[in-house]
Amino acid sequence: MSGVRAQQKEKTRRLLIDAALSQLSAERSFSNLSLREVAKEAGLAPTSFYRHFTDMDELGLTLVDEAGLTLRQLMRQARQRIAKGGSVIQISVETFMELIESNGNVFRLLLRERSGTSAAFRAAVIREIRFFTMELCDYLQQANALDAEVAYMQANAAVTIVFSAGSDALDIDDKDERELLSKQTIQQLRFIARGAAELSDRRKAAKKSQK
Amino acid sequence: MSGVRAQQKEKTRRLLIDAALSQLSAERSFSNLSLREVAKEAGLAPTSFYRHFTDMDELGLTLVDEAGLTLRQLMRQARQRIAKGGSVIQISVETFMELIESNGNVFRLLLRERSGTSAAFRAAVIREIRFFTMELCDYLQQANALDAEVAYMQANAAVTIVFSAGSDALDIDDKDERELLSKQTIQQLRFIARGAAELSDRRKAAKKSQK
DNA sequence: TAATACAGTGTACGCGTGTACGCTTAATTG
DNA sequence: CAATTAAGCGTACACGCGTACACTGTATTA
Repeated sequence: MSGVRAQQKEKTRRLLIDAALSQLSAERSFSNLSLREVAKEAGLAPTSFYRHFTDMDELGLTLVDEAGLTLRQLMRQARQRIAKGGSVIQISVETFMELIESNGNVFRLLLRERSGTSAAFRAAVIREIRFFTMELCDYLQQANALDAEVAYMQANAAVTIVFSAGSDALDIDDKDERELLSKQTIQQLRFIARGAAELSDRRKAAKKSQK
Repeated sequence: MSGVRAQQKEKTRRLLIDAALSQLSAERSFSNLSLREVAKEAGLAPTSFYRHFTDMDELGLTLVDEAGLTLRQLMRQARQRIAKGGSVIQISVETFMELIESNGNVFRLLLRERSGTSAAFRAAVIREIRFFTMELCDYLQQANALDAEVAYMQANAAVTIVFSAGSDALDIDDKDERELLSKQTIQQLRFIARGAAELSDRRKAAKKSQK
């Protein structure tokens, strides 16, 4: 039941996925990648593509799924590092920046398709980012004992800032400049954390005095 | 010297620009707009396009320029409203959201080309956004007497948050939901403002005690 | 072992693309 | 008024695209 055939099929499917992923770059987005190019890179005849995906769109959604997976791995890695002690914000930003350096194209895929022309893609990307945001939200709420709504707004703002910084980092070659960007990003996240903590406190005080 | 001919040429040039602009939408980005389509929409033969632009890229850069102009108009309008009194942050966000509702496609152009595949486009968009950020930075520095570096980080974070909210707003039809988004954005900007003010104060205190 | 299912191939088609080239026609120039 | 300039047009070309269709060879099934 393992199936030599099914195994082979899965293998070529991966070949297609990897081919698409490997063709992404600063000057090449998924949406201007053609079915023929991907098939060729994978070493297949164009028409063989259809044995695995009905559409380039279907392949694209698979790619977005994989990118979401990468995002979750990032989260896990950051958590592990944080457990060993140190500034939460600093470790998170540094971990994120490492991801961007090693997986630039995956990250680019998310950034581009988030504002792309396919509603399905946009929805898929937004879903992944929301998931990421929610996980951060839970963490903030627990770790800092924040008001739920405040925690959400902080998580949301933080993710926005970090993703934007990541996008900028993709266009920076100079190492010192990247470091500067990281430092600024960390500072910006601290702004947000400070403002959020304060609002949360004020809300708690208001609730108490009402009782 | 006014030139009936030159005037006519300028008119058709605008026809092309407007044609391109009018074809932009949620499901149509500039980069998947063809020269022929634009020419057709403008009521011209495909080859006539070349009398005005060497390239679709050249047209695109012109569009980005126009978008930058729109951004500057926005700034001016917000300033006027602020002068009449009210919460600076609230008025700014509301003004921005109005722009997005009336000029969604112009805004989409900026968002998309910022992470697009053409280095020239990316540079042009980043330039416009930086200009916008710097103007806000000057304002913050003056109005709130902030440390220069802190003002920059605040301006940068604020623009990031507002643009991201704008991007989200483009996908929201429901009016109540938009209002909620606006409120959250305002709150997030206040987080940042609070954090920035505090850091600026701390820096000033440090400088004084050194003297 | 014979029949079947199916991954992968090769050919062929119509379509939309960018653009080279020569033409027309009217404003500009001398 | 004659010569020139230049905006806009029409034709024509090669190209890459998605995909329909009929095929081959091999793992799976009965």
